[in-house]
Amino acid sequence: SELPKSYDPRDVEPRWLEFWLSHDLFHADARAPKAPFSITLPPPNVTGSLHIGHALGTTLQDILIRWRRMQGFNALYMPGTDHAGIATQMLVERALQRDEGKTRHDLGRDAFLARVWAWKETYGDRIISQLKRIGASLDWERARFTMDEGSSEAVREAFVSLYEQGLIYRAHRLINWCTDCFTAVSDLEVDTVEEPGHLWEIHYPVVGEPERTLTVATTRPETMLGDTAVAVFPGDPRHGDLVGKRVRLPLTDREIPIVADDILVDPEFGSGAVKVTPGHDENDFECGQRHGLEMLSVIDVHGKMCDPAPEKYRGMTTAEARAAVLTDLEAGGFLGDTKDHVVPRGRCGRSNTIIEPLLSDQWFVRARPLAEPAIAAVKSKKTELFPPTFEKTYLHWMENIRDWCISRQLWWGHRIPAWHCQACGEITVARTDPSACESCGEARLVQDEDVLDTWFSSALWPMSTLGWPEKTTDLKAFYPNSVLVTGHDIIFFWVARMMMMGLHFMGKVPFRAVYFTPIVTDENGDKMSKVKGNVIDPLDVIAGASREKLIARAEENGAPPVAKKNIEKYFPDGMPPAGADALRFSLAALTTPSRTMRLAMDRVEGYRHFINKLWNASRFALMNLDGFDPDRFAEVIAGGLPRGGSHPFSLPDRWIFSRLAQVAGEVHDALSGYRFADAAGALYHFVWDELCDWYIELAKPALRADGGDFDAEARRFSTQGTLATVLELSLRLLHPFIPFVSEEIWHKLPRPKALPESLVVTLYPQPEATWIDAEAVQKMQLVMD
RNA sequence: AGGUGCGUAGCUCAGUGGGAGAGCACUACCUUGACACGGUAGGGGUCGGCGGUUCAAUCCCGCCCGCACCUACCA
Repeated sequence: SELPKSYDPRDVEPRWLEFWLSHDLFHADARAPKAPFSITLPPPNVTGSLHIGHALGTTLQDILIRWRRMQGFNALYMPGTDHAGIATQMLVERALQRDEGKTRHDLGRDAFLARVWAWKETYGDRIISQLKRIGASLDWERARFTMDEGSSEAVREAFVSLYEQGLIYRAHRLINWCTDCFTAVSDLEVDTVEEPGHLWEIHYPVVGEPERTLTVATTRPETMLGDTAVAVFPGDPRHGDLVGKRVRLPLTDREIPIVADDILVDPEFGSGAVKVTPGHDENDFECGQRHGLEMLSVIDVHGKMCDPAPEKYRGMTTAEARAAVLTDLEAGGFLGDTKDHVVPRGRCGRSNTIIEPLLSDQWFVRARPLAEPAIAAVKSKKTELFPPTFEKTYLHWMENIRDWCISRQLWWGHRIPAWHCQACGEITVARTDPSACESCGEARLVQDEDVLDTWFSSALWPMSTLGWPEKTTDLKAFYPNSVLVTGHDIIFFWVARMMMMGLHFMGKVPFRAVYFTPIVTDENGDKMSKVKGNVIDPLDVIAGASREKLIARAEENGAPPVAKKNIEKYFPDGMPPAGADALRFSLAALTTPSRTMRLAMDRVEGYRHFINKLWNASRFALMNLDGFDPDRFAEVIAGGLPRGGSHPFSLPDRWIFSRLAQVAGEVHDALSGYRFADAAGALYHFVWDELCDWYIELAKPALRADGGDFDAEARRFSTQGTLATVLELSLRLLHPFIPFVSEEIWHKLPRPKALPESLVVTLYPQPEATWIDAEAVQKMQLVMD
């Protein structure tokens, strides 16, 4: 059957996907007597849809998995999705507001959660089907969810035992509060950006010295209402004598002490005196602890001024209060110079709202004891990081780690397994819901309202997906994972925390290696974002999209007008359908040890051409393999390539076999070192520059020799065999990169009967030592020169 | 402020202590029985700048300039 003149992936790819799934080729049995190789898919957000970053990570993971599977490993590619606490809850809340004009509080906790679960059922599997579309050979029957029963049990076990070990505690502390998300967030979720602002000087009258004031400088004058001290540098001649005295806090009726603090105060900066607001500033909080200062909260969870602030200002937003305070200070003659000043400001990584540091009761993980083994494991290469430069990043963060605030004032997530006694106030933390306070025996218990940070369950993911805390066969077989493939943007959020939890609970690292993929950017080098409208949807690359469709999608996502211009500039004719294979090969070929990757569409087109080239080389082979017996040929070369005799292998035959063996070695070495671009490049150049440009051209005369002549027949046989065999083996080598087209061609090619039903489970070619033929390579080089 | 990375052909990017590369784009020719999603031949780069080490530097070291990212408690 002759192949069409050019390759069209559109009907081919879905067909093979169906074949693989229906033949159960991706399932890993933990009891199989094979060496394990395991990768866990970083669980995508349950409400998410596939973006190019997923496509990259998944492609690289799948290349490794398919490669090892073909090598005979018991390869497990573990799928699952993440409940993504804040993100999902906000999405559902927005829909609720839009469609019914209601808030979650209108529904109540249980009814709202029912809505979220319903949402999850409706949209939760979208990304799963998209992952299938790009060929990810995940073991779907194992698919997990971070809030399923098993994961919830793991979360509970981890929380309770960490609490029992004193590694989780509850404390009244200064935390990062997002007034928009209405929850505490961890340090990692706060983005500090420098913004233009002002530095105001305020004169605080010194008590008992009518003529004297102490001048402080601040970028947030409204917080002065919560000041509980002024700090000066010890021994500063300007105001050293004031330590121990008091100032009167303007606009209030309070007097506050003057303290000496060499950590908070830099004598070189401003007036050398600092107002201290322990309730709303991290540094001031620590200073307050050092001096036993009172801690006042004058800003509430809504971001408005509240009670200890004078009545006049209560209910104002911080911005309103700032204006009012400045006006009043000015009127009272307390205001000094004002200067422009760049201020670092914390913004919520999700809502971009200004983060208010507030005093609050929250749960924390004591991080330092958990970090120690995680540091040692990387230093000793129990877990190896690729590219190695990320070791520094990892170690620096780990060595300076701070406690992790894990409680969130949300509803969607793992409820904290802690019960507050209504009688004595003590807290009971337990593996099973308690019926009585473990301190006083009281039966009236109320469970903590808060849920855990999404990343808490993610931190347990490599264990919980394999059955932990049960001691399962899966856990024994597939933990530690062989490698984690993820973006370096979540090295702290996720990688570091999996290391800590894995080492703590399993006593072993969660994965033997981490490969950090580049972050995909657009043509301008900007990180892709829906808001910016510069997102490339991998499904558009695969299936094609008109310019109009691309623009419509960007507008749907609320992208700015510039997005439309960029689409018109970079995609005037839309995107041609490239197919999943071309996308996969491009992503692999572009993956170098760099922090970012620009997905250049002309590269994708180039690799689409490559696939077409492979297709046509195969087409040529099929047109010239009439009467070829692959089993007989396999016998002939079983003990190496015969020289002379009744099967004369020509110089090009010996050369291409030799090159194939060498390339198999190169691919093996490259993939072993996570050098995806090198592996893809070696295959690209072998197929195009050597197999197509030279071998096929040189084979033509032998293939077309007329029958009758014994020598011609023999040459024809060995040429057919070489062509068919080298092509067949090339398809195997290529399969992890381009699974669909390789499978399609492979099934049309004559091949030995003993081979399996699918390339997925066919042995990956090894660098066959008996095929290496230095003399042939050298002579062919002369021919080519 | 500190840290990390980057700066190589028009564009996007590999790479190495001794010969400077790939894809796309560009030029000329070629509708050749696998493929015009192709073939053949070609043009194009003081490898950011200045010093240093070396017999030899695009590569190693120092400084400078530009860009990106990360971390951070300077009021």
